[in-house]
Amino acid sequence: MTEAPLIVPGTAGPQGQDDLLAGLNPQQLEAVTYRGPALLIVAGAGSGKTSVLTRRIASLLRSREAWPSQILAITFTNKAAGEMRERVAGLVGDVARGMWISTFHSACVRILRREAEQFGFTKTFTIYDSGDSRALIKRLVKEHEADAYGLTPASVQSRISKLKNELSDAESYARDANMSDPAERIFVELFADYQRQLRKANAFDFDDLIGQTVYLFRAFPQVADTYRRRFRHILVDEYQDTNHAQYALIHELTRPVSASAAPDPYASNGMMIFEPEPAAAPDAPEGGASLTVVGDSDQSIYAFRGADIRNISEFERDFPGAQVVLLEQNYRSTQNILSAANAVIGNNFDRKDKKLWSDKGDGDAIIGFTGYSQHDEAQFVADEVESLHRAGMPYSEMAVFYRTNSQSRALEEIFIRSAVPYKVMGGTKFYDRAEIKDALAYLVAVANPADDMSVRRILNKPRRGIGDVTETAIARFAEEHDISFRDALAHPTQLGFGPKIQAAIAQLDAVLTEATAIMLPASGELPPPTTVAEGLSLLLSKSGYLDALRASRDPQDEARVENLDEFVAVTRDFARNNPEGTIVDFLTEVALVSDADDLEDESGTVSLMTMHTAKGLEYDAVFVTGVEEDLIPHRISAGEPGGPQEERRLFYVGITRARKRLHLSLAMTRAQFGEVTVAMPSRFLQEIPAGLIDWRQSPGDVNSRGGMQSRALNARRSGGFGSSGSGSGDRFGVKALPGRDSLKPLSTAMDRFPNRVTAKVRDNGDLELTAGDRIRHTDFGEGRVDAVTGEGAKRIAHVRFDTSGQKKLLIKVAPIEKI
DNA sequence: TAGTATTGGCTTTTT
DNA sequence: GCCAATACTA
Repeated sequence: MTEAPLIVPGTAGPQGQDDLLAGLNPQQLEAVTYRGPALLIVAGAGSGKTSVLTRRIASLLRSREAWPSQILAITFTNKAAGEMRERVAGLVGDVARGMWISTFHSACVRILRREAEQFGFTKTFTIYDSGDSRALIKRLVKEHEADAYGLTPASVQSRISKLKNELSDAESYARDANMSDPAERIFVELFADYQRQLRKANAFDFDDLIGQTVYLFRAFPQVADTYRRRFRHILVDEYQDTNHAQYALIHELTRPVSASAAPDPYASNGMMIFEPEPAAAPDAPEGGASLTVVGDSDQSIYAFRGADIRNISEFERDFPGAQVVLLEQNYRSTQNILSAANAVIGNNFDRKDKKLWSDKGDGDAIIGFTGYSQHDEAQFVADEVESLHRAGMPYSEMAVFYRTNSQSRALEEIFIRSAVPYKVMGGTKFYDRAEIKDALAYLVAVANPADDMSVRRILNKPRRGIGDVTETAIARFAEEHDISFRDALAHPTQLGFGPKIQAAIAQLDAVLTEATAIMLPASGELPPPTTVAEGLSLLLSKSGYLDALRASRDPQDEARVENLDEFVAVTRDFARNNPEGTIVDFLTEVALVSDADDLEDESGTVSLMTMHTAKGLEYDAVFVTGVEEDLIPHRISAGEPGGPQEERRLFYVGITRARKRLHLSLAMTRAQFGEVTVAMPSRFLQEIPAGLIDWRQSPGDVNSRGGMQSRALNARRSGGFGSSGSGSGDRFGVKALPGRDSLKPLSTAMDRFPNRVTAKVRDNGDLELTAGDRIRHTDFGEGRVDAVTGEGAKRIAHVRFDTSGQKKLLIKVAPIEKI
C-alpha cells in the first residue's frame, strides 16, 4: 500500500466519518467502508448507489487513504459525472477538484491529448462523431464500389464499431475471416482504409478514443505506468454497460506498475520511443489500483452497442478475492411499483434473483389506459399531467417515456394544444443540425487542418460555385504534391481553374488563415479563450456564410441564423467557464457532450424522453407510453439473441424511474410509417399482477356492442387482466379468450372509443375568448370557458367541458369555435 | 453548377 | 410521413 498522505489540502480537515456513514443500511455501510483490491456493488434500481459511491470517495479522502489526484471515477454520461463531482464536493469541499471524475470518453481524450505524439498523432486531433465517420465511410464505400457486394455505409459502420469495441482491427479480423468471400475481402479493405484515413486526418472516432488508449497502454508500458502510478483508486459506475474495450482499459489501469518493463519494439509499429519516466517512488513496486465497480445486470440495456453483461457477471472470476455487496432496499418507489418491476424482470431467466423492496408502503395503484390512437393516448397523458399539476405536483417532477424517438411527435402535438409545458430530451440534437456542423467544420479546419473531411465540407458552404469536379481536382492536386487538402487551397493559381473559382478558393484560404492567426497564434503563447468566439464570428461573417443565410428567403434559414447565434453564445459561455480553454478544448467538449447531458430540469416542464435516456433519472410521476408489441419489445429485437430479454430490462428501467405514480398506456392503432396499423398490447403487461393495475380503459374494455364497460365493473373484476384465471371472460362481453389472446383488441372500430382525439390543428387567428363563453371542440364537445391566461399566440383557455372534464387549450391552435 | 422535382427507403436504442 | 439522395431542368 502507498503511504497515506499526511495532509489533505483544501477544506476537508481530519473530521470523523460519522456524517458519511449516518443513515446507511448495513449493506450500504459495507459498500462505503470495505477496503481491498476489488469490490463489486450490485445496486438495484433506486438503492442509493450514487450516494454510496460518493460517500465511498469522500471516505477515502477524509481518512487520507488517498489524494484527490489518485482517484479516477468513471461514469457513462457527462451529466452523471457532473452530478457525482457536485455531490463529492458537497461532502469534502474544494478538494474534489483534483479528482478525475469523467466519462470513459473524456478520460481517454485527456490521456490521448497528452500522449498523442507518442504514436503519430498531434495534440490537436479531432474527434469524429458517428455522423462524421458515416460520411467518411460513405465516401470509401463509393470509392471501393463496395455496394456491389451488398455493403451499405450503415452496415459497414456498425460492423467496424462492433469490431473496435472488441479491440480488433482490420488485420486481426482478416485472420479469422473467410477471405475467399469477396465481400469479406472488400470489407477488410474498407476497414483498413478507413483507419488509414482517420490517421491521416489526425482524427479518432468515438470507438477509437477507448480502443486507441488501450493500444497506447499496451504498446508503451512506460506510458501506462504513469497512469497506474497516479490512479490508486478506480471507481466505475454502470459497470453492466461496459464493452470489452472499456473492460480492457480498466484492466490495464488496475495492473501493478510494471516497473522495469522495457518498451516492446514490435508493439509500437517500429516507432521506438525512449523517454524515460522519472524514477518510480522509492517504495515501489506498488500493487495495482483498487477497483470498485457498481452495476445492476437487470439494467443492462446497451448490449446492442457492445456492452457485455459478462463483465459484471464474471467480475468475481476476473478479480479473484473480490468482495460483493448487494443493495436491495429501494428508497425511491412505492411497493406497488416495485412489485410490478420485480414481476416483470422475474421473467428473465439466467439472472441472479434479486428482489427490490421498500418500506414506503404500497402507495397508489398503477394506472393503465388504452387509447384508440396515439393521439388519444397522448390526450390521456396530457389530462393526467394537468390533474396531477392541479393537485400540486410540479411539471418538473413528471416524465413521459417512449421506446422510439418518433413517438414523441404525437405527444408533442397534443401537449402543445393542451398548453402543457414540456421539453424533449435528447431528440434532434443541436450539434446535429447542418448549420452547426458547418460552423464546427470551419473551426476544425482551423484547429486541425489535416482533417480533410472538414475542409471539404466547408469548401462550398456557402455556395462558391465549387462543385464535385473542382473538389476532386483539388484532392488530386493535394495527393500529387503530397500536401493536405487544406494546404492545396493556398495554391489556387496552380490548380488551373477559371478566375472565378480561383478567387473563391483564395478567399476561403484567406479567411481560414486569418482565423488561424487569432485562434492559434504562431508565437505559441496560449490565446485567451475569447478568441474562439471571435474566430468563429470572423469565420462565419467573412466566409459569407451568415450573409448567404440572411439573403435566403427560406424561412428555415432564419432559424439557422438564430441557431448560429446560439452557437456563438455557447463559445462565449465556454470562455467564461474555462478561462484557459483553447479551441481544441472547446471542440473536445462539443464532441463529447450530447444533448442527453443537458437534462437540467428547468423546473416547470414535463420531460419527454426515450426509456434509454431515462436511465439513472427519477420522477414522482412517470408515464410509460406505447406499451405495445413490436414497440416494447421492439420488433427488431425479436431476431437478436438476448433481444427480448434486453427489451424487458428496458421496460424494467422505465417503470423503476417512478417514485409515486406510474402510468402505463398504449394505443389500439398507431400510425407508423405513414400507415395506420393495429397495435397489440405488450406481453410485458401480462407479467404485471392484475391487482396492481387500475385500468381506466383497458384493452379488453371495448366490447363488440360498442361503448365500454363502466368503471365500477372494470375496477372490481376478479380474474384480472390477462390472467388465465376464471372470470377473465366477463370483462370482454364475449367468450373468454385464454392466455395471450385475451389481450387482443376485440374491435378497432373508431366509434367504440369514447373521447377520441385527432391530430387536427387549425389556425384560429385572433379568436377572442373570455370567461363565460361557450365553445365547441371537435373532440371534446361543448364547454364553458372558466378563464383565459397568457398573451398573444400563447393565450390559454381553461375550459370545463360538459362531458370531457376540465382542460387547458392553446387558443390559437385548438380545434374549437365559439358558439 | 444550382435549384427543383421525384423517388425511394426507411425508422431502436446512443456514449 | 419524413428525410435524403438522386434525376432532371434552367
